[in-house]
Amino acid sequence: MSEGLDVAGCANCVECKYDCCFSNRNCGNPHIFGMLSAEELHLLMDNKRQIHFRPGETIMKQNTPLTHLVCLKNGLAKVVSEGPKGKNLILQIIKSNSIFTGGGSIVDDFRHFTVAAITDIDCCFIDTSRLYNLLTKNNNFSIELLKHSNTQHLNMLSALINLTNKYMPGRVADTLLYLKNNIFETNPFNFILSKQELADMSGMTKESFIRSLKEFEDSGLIRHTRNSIEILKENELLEISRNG
Amino acid sequence: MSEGLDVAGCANCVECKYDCCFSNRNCGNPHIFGMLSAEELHLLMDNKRQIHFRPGETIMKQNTPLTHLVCLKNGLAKVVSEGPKGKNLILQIIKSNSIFTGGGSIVDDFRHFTVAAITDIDCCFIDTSRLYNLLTKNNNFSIELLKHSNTQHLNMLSALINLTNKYMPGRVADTLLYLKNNIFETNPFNFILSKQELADMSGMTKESFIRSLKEFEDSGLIRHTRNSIEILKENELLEISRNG
DNA sequence: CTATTTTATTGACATTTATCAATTAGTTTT
DNA sequence: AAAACTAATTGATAAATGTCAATAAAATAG
Repeated sequence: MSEGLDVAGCANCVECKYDCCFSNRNCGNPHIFGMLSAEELHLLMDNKRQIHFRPGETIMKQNTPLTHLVCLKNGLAKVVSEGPKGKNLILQIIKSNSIFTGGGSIVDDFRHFTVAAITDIDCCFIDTSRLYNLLTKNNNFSIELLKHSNTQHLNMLSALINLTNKYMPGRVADTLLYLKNNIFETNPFNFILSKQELADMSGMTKESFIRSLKEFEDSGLIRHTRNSIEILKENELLEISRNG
Repeated sequence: MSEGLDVAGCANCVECKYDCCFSNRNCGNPHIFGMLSAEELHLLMDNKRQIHFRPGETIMKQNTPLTHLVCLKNGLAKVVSEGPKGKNLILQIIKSNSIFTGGGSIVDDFRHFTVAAITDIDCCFIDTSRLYNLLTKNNNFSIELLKHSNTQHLNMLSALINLTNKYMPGRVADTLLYLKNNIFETNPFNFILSKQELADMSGMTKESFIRSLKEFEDSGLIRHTRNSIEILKENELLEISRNG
């Protein structure tokens, strides 16, 4: 389709050296790396490594030095804040063609959360030193990263508000709607997440999550089997989410 | 002291046209605007207005368009997320010489929280369009803003973890330590905050906050009068904060 | 295909936290 | 200084949520 359009990157070009960090550089959505020239891309990704992870494997670990950022080529990952006493909070699910660092880049260069594979994953690791180097050279790139950072910031704010201001049913509704509309984008959606993980996304114990889910099912808002949930009355779920 | 060193900004120079946005451009701490040349400063602050607010006044309101950012010259302000049903959460206290936008800059250009004056405040408003313009011109400036954004991001993360993973005593301990060590930097510290506001910082009702505070006092961890709190056993408070 | 382990579910109960109402203390107005 | 208002405190109670233990269902290993 776009063969030869840009030697540096297009997902449709099989030989593309840097494909793991692009979805559709020439084919649609803008992307942070779309700000870079072929030469700059080379500077950034020259020595990158593409790596496969199995479900459950840790991709980056909280409290380790932030030496690389990661581009997720395909698969799903979870961003987990590991609290003391084994209390985990899943902050976000990451989809294909996303960039993540583990927080703290440019600030303290430590990872502030853990990222673990949910499905099989292909991703690549890029030196942060190369990234920082590029930041000083390409202004549009810096601005895109700033936008990315601010977006993450807003997502975090919204998570904070949802988790802090809402009772359990509202939080469960949030989780279900997030999975359907932002992550899986089908209905019903099959998930590979355990009830414990769903609970960790909702800031509650698995027992509480299960009970809340059951109430939704009893009220006919959803239907759910072991690994799939169908949302039957999205408007009512939205209402529950809004009312907290 | 530093007269004439830089025509564009030094807090010690009374005539300085842009003083409201600097603490110590030539006199110490680096600062985001320290990245700018005199000319660029002019571009940014040419038409800025300095404004005074009384305690309690709203400086920027959640859900309004983000047309200006604000530099706080002196005084204290609170960053509030206004939830539905009047549930407020104070995310942060802002001190002198800080910049804030209300979230959402470059992303959706809406304010995602309200900022209100706690004390008397002098601050100035700067066009975001001018800011964006400068972003494309001065790379170091973009990078500093990126750093600023990432720092805010980490602060938000830490607030999220504290509010989500801890029981009330841990959250109250967090609030007290934050006020002593980050905001007032004295012990005992006098505060102008109502018990309702302290509760809003801790994600609980004022009654719960008061009860928790009383337990600390009964255990000899703190001493408190109407408008001041003295922390007597910081280590034990830290312990309570850590154990959640 | 059975045994073993892990995950999901349910129930009883304890703990945490919010709500509501009443009272007290402090501030401001007159 | 009394009156009127607002903020702080206390107590009783209800609601929300977590904990623990028991069981059931599913996945995995042998």
